[in-house]
Amino acid sequence: MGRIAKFGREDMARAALELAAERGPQAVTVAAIAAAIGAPTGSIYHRFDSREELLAEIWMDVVESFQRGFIERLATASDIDGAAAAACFMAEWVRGHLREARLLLLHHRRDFVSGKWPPSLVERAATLEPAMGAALGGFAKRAFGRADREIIARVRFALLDAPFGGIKPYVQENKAAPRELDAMVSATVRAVLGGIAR
Amino acid sequence: MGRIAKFGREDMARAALELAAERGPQAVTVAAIAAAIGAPTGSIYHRFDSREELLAEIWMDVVESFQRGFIERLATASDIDGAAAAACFMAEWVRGHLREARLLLLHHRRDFVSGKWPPSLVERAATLEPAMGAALGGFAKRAFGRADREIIARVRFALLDAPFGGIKPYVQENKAAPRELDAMVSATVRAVLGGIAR
DNA sequence: CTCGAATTAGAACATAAGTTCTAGAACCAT
DNA sequence: ATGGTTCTAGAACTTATGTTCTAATTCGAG
Repeated sequence: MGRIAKFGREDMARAALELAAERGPQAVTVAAIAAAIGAPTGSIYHRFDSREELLAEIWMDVVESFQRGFIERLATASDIDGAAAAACFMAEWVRGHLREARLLLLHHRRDFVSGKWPPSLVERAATLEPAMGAALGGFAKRAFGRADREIIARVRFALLDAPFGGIKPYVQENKAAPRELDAMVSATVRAVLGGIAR
Repeated sequence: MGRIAKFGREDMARAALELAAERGPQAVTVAAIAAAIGAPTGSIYHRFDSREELLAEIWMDVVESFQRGFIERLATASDIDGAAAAACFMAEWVRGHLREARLLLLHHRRDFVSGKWPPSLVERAATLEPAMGAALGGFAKRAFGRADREIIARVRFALLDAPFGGIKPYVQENKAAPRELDAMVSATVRAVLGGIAR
């Protein structure tokens, strides 16, 4: 029933992701997306209510993709070695998802979801922070027997923030993180989490 | 000769910095700057050739301000302890310059200088990377007797990238970095630079 | 005091980009 | 075939924003 669609949500989202990764979120105009897939601008609005919704969706997809992998890796960790492996996950993920990494590491949520969210995304977004908090807390409990604020701060620094800082310069130059970074990240994990009593 | 000016470059730059820090670069419209200081929009153009030039200038001011302090601190360092002190500089700087920090740590150069630079700024910009490279290289030479690519990578990670990663989440929430971060940053420095033979 | 220059003041203009609208085409069920 | 539906196609509309323009104002110099 109805004419067959030439342009789907996926095509548009993919084009938008490429534009955002290569030239930044402000380059993701409706006209640019349309041009990238050879569609008229109006067709975008047959698939998305607004540019906002499209951008929010690609952002959420990327965040979920990373977080799912990271949490999965962390779930099997219960000691410093496991933590080091989880800390290296970001660098590995970047090697396989450079475009997505450029969204996640080089920009803000605000650049993609700057106003009213589509309700479906509100739901997805609401689970993100709790899920990450639970994953970090669970690891802390397994590895150190407790998950107080100070331990969580250390774990977050060692497993997420410091690796992010190390990786960002490479992503910015459109390169994957080099292997030698893994050694530095692991050393950081051992130094920051090593002294914690069980 | 001529009417006395009510609005100077400084007023405009300060207003723009505040806007950028609080609501992001895209909120720094010419109209918003003018409104913030109670000036007509046209007056902005008596002081700056374009919005571009204004944004580029505040960006460059902030980068130079940070880099000057960091390099000064690093210049007195010649061992691991000095390195740890330099690594903590960013967190200290953020405590005293939260607005500036939000520009430097939360955004890209691209958001502020997205095209043709005013010639005066090209000159200032050209010295930034060399100066930072020289500072890091100088420290490496003093502390380890050499400054090859691998050492420099470690120093940059320990003194700049990892601290940046640790600080960013706090700046994002408009908070200064807590003291406990300094301990983690120092531990990172010792772990990453500690094993290097002299 | 008058003239010229720099500035305020704010309207006017130009452009870019998101969104909506109108036509027409393609498809399916009846 | 026909009608309803979903899409393409792209023009038209709207709004936001950078920039320029015109007029009035205020200052110092001669």
